[in-house]
Amino acid sequence: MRAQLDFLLREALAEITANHGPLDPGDMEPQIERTRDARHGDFTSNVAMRLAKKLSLKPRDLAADLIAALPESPLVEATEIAGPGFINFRLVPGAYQEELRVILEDGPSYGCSELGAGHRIIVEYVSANPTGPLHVGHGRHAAYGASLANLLRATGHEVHEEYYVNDAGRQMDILGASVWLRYAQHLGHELPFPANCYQGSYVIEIAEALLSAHGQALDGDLDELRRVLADNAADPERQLDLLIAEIKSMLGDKGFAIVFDAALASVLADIQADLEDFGVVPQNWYSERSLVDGGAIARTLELLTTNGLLYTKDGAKWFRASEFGDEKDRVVVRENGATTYFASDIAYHFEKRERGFTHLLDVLGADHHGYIARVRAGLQAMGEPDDCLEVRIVQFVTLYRGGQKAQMSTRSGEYVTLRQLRDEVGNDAARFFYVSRSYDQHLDFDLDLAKSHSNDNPVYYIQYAHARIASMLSRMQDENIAFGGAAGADLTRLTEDEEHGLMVALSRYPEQVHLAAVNRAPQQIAHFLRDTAAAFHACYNAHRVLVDDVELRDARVSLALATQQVIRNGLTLLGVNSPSSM
RNA sequence: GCGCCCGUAGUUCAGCUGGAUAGAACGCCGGCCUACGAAGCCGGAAGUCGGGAGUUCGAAUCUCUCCGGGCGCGCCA
Repeated sequence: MRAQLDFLLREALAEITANHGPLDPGDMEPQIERTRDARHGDFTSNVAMRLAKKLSLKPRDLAADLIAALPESPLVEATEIAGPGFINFRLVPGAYQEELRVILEDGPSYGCSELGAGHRIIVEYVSANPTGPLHVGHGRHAAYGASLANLLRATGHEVHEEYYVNDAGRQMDILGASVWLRYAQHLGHELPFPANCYQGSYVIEIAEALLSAHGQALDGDLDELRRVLADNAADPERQLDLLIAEIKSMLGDKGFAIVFDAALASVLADIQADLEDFGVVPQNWYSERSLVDGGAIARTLELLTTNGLLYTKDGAKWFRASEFGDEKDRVVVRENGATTYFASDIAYHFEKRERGFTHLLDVLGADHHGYIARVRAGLQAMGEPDDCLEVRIVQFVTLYRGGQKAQMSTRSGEYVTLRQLRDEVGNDAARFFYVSRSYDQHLDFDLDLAKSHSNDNPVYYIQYAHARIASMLSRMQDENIAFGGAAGADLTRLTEDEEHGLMVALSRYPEQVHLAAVNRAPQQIAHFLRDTAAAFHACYNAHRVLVDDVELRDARVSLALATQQVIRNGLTLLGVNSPSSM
């Protein structure tokens, strides 16, 4: 609907500006918006005010010229100039009624567009280290990333969702060491369990599984290990590194790999199942280790070396990130010969480009914002355009329990898992709540409130609208009330204010999907659905649908069906169910 | 100290990339069930858009500055 008006205005603009010489392409983009006040008509444009100065005209005069140049349209009943130079459009009464037919014909695809046609976009999100179960912070990333991917798909992008599995590196070694210590304790060894090892109960469960699968095969002589623990108690992080080294030398590479792989497989399976239950299913789980094993990191470093972008200092290899806009150079190979996480990330992002994705979209946590400049620098150094990478930083979730801020540390094991949250408030409420706030806003999640007042969650309000319609339809079945179909219905019978309000709300949906995709803002869909449900409830409460007047009834049933369709489409984008009863 | 994000009703948040009188929800006050689901509807009170300056026809939105909060600034990942 807005697209049609946009087209009209472009035509008029082209005609007016034809003899004014070239303008910026941006100036040729008319801005058409919904009016906030019905007295200003249905749509409005401020284009005359924006361009008046450039064309040396008064805004109202330019507006008059534009109106005169507007092509005829069956949609527009009247245009008028208002205020300092707004062009207001009033639509014919039938415009919104016709839109109902469009909704019902398009069905699940109503609101979709081809905005992103030709774009291959890879969306990476969650990507939590597989060192423990997902917590409520990860849940926000999952809900946001999945909804964003849905929005991009709905707007015609080719979308690939991916979870980057950090299955290499120190954190994973710490998990392996933690599991082995629990395993040794199960064998009866008296051993301390350092505070900076993973404390969660899942570590013990993995150790128990290890015990039943391998018996005492992974046992060893612990004298040296006890000495390492005792001698380095003053420096816990150093103690931890030495502990890992000792366990590795005691078990050998193969033995440690058994422990490590068991821990990884168990945690990863848990994460995958958790996300799947949450309706979040990435197309690919990309292993960091595969980058190492496949030689991608080596090739990346080689290329950087060839281009003279690496140098050696203090025994480490540094990448000249500062030459590409980063604030300082970064280490890619440590003094001990190990490549850094950053080296993996350059290789990983470069590899995404090699897989043919035109646009790389990373959804990262607030603690990663310092990372954007260096990854972008890495991509540029590899010869990629700097605008191929887009990073969205999702702000933290602060969890409150009993009015107190809850801790969320994976290592300490003191955190609320996503699974616990889902059990307590349900998937639908959780998905909706997570995306109903803008991603760049801090999110306060009060667990007690979510539990005790879960019926106040707006998701129920929206689902209730859907269920009410479903209930009415089944009543029609039961009572053999016929429906002649929307195609032949006389929709001009929809004359009540509340009906008009609801039709206007529904017609906004395609614009909302478009905007939400462009702005990476699924919360706009959430708010739209809330407003639409409100318009429905108001209408349903004021006017009975199943009246004896067959024409009126068919028109109102058509409106109800269209409402149900739009709500279902919107909720689907957010990964929320549309129940027929609740 | 430097960088990124944020500051809107009592509370939690929207605000369509600069538009016309800043909107919801929760909470509070008052009404509506012998008709399609009251998980609903209708009405009311509630604001110095953190403070100040600037840009222009027009600012919650852009710029600067101050105040306040969050997160970063590793040869961790």
